[in-house]
Amino acid sequence: MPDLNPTKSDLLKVFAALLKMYGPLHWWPADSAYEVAIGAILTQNTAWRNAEKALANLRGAGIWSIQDLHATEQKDLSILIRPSGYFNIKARKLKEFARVVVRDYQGNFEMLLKLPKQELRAALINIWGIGEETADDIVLYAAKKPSFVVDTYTRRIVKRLGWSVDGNSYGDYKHFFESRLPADTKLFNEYHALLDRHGSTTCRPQPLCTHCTLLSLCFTGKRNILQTEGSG
DNA sequence: TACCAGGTGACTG
DNA sequence: CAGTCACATGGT
Repeated sequence: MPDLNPTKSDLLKVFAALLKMYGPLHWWPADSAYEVAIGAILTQNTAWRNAEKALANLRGAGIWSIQDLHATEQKDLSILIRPSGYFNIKARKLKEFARVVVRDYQGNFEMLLKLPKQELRAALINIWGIGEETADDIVLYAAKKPSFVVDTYTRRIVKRLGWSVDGNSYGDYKHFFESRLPADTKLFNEYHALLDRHGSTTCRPQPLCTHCTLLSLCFTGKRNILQTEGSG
């Protein structure tokens, strides 16, 4: 791989190309900040459509609010959220989330969201079952504070573009974007949504480079096309 | 049919 | 600190 050190301008070129291709996408697909949080937990390493089924099951059972989650047995929650996968683990995560919001914020999720960005992020990560990505999902899409979200797609696309990130941790990728882009909620919101769409439709594990809108900007894409054409 | 999907925590060397 | 594993359903 090359060792490209892209500038803000390069990142914005990719953003513009993706926006022209797919956007605007208006993430997060949820009716409320609270639903963003519950959905973020349920979609961990899981297709969104499966998380949606779990959300619908909770709603259909009338088990929705923090108080509802707090009052429901973990094993009963696990039955309802079964379609989201990892249902035993995720039921425990929902219980932990509800327990902390009840304990520290009087069961008022909005109160938690009002914390300053870094305090909010730290408070979320401190909850068992909420890691860096889920915390950033909630900070960005529920609290609407500029915190760049890194996921599987983000890492894959960055690597294929040939962009050189200093390190391989979640924080290294996050810093890569945040150090080059203005801390703008709308920009971070749309950028992550677009990377997600691109990763799921085009920059897949087996990439569809021939009709990729980022081809001219992508080391891997150009290399793949050359190999396909047999020009070495 | 394997593989993959909007991760996280526990455990190990 | 980096690598490995369990956790699990549903779509292609």
